[in-house]
This record gives sequence, C-alpha cells and structure tokens, in this order.
Amino acid sequence: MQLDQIDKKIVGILQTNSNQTNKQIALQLNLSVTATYERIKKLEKEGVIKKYVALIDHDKVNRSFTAFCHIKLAQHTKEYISTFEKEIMQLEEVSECFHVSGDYDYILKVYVEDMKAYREFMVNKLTVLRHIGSTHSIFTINAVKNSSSIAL
Amino acid sequence: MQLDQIDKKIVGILQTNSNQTNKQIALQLNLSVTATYERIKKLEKEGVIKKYVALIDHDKVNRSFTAFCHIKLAQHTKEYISTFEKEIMQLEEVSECFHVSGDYDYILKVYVEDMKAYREFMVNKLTVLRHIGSTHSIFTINAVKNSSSIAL
DNA sequence: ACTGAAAATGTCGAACC
DNA sequence: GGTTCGACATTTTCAGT
Repeated sequence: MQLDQIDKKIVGILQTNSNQTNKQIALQLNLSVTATYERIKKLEKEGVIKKYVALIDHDKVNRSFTAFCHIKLAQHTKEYISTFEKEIMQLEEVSECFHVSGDYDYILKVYVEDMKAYREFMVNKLTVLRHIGSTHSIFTINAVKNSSSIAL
Repeated sequence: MQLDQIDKKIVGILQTNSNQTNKQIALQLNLSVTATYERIKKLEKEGVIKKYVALIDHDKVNRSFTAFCHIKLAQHTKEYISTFEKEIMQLEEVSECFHVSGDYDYILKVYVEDMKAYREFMVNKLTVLRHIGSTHSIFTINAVKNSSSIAL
C-alpha cells in the first residue's frame, strides 16, 4: 500500500494518541469525518496499523527496573535457535527479544521490579534455559526517550 | 494507587487491544459496564494508563531496519550529558534512548529503512553531535518478540 | 470526498445491595 | 466495593450522491 501525505499524517497522529474521535482527527487533517474514517479503516485493513494498545506507566506498576540482557548461545544449530526462541517467548519479563549481529546472538529487554527481581529472573528463568552460552547485562539508569512510534 | 486483581486484568486487556468497547471489556471481566467504565477512568486519571496509541507495522512503512547503537560520551560532565540528551531527543530515527551502566553510556534503538539509511543517519545526524566519544552498532537480524506491554 | 441519518456506545446520575 | 436502570450526547458506521 502506498501512503500519501495525509495517510502519513494520520499514522503520526494515531501513534501519538489513538484515543481521539474521528471528528477531532478530521479537524487536524482539514478533512470530513467520513473521509477520515475511511482512510483509517483502510490503514487498519491493510495492516499498516497493527493494533491499538494502552501504554502503562512503569513506575506506577512497580516495573521501573529495565535491563538489556545480551545472550550468546552455546551452539548455533537450527535446533538450538528455535528452542531458545520458543522458550524466551514464554518469559513474561521479556518484553523484547531481537536476534542480532555481533558478539552476542540476542538482545532482550527485560522489565522487572528491582535488581533483586532481576537476579531472580536470571537465576530461575533465564539461566535454566538450555543452550545458553553466556550473558551480559546492562542496566538502565534513566530512560531518556522511550517511544513506540516511528517517524515517516 | 493500589491495583487489585481486576485492575491488573484490565491493564492486561488494554495493553493487548485498547480498541474494545466497554461492553466487550466488561464481559471479559464479568463486571457491569459502569463498574468497568469507572475502573478504566480511574486508571487513566491516576496515570497508570499513560496513553493510547496505534502500533504500526514497520515493514509496511519501510522501517524494517532496526539497530541498537551504543554510545560513549567524550566526557561525563553534567553539561555534556544534558546537551547530548537534548540533541538525541530531536532525532526522529531514535525511538528509544536509555542512559545505561557499563562500557557505554547510552543505548539507542534506531528505526530506518535500510543499511544505507543507517549509514546516513550515523554520518549526518549522530556523529555530528558534539561530545560523542565512540559508538558501537548492533544490527537486528530478526525481531523474535517486540511487545510494548509489561506483565503484572 | 461530502452530506445526512440510523445504530451503537460513551458517559454519568440516581437508587440500591 | 458492587449492581441496574435510564437518558442524553456523542460517535461510529454506512448508504446515497
């Protein structure tokens, strides 16, 4: 699907705040409510907009501790990779997992309550996984910017 | 604010899909529409729910290339840190920026179209920033899991 | 892309368990 | 804390143009 300038603007608006009425969005676009409605429906249908979600304040739910965990597998066979990825998906503390280039194979983003909880996560959940070679943890001191949106 | 089990369930539901009607949510909670409505409003008012956003399919808008960029500052004075953080906020390619412990000072998550665009970002936008000591880039081969939600 | 109109929801007060 | 009922305002949704 090809996005024109108006579509891109809609995507920008909805990435910032999706809880606006069609009327409010139409106003920002200088478009009628129906035209806006149809464009949004199309973006949803085509899968450009994957879904709508609520973003939670980590501090208010005791998940202020963010860590990046770099992981090296013991081997790089197809079986090791696929097993590891399946298991990592099950860990609720892991909000993101990327297969990456470089010294390590995976980078995880982990949200837990505090350092104690992170230790428990490492000892009881992560290192019990088979196939893990080594890990390296980086702790965040402060989130300077933490956005879910992408610029178009 | 103290969250009970029902609140946590609401947060879970809205983190997965916020585009449901109160009625649909109430059904999942075995609660009345009004009770559901009031709990959600409270979560919003207290700031537990920060906002609602649309999530975009990166592939469909040509931002399939994800990189983690580790950055070391030249010095660690207050002035260097504050200037760097202000400048990094302005870069639209940077969706996340964390001040971290370890060998490097910052980790950025960068979304661009491809490697060529990443090179341009590095050369024209990142390395022109003053105060940067060194950088180390890690490229993602595959996103195994990429969620915005946190488990409660 | 716009107008107009029906159907569905959001919103909230009130009375009550 | 929870429920139900009711009612108005607002929105969504869609047909016709």
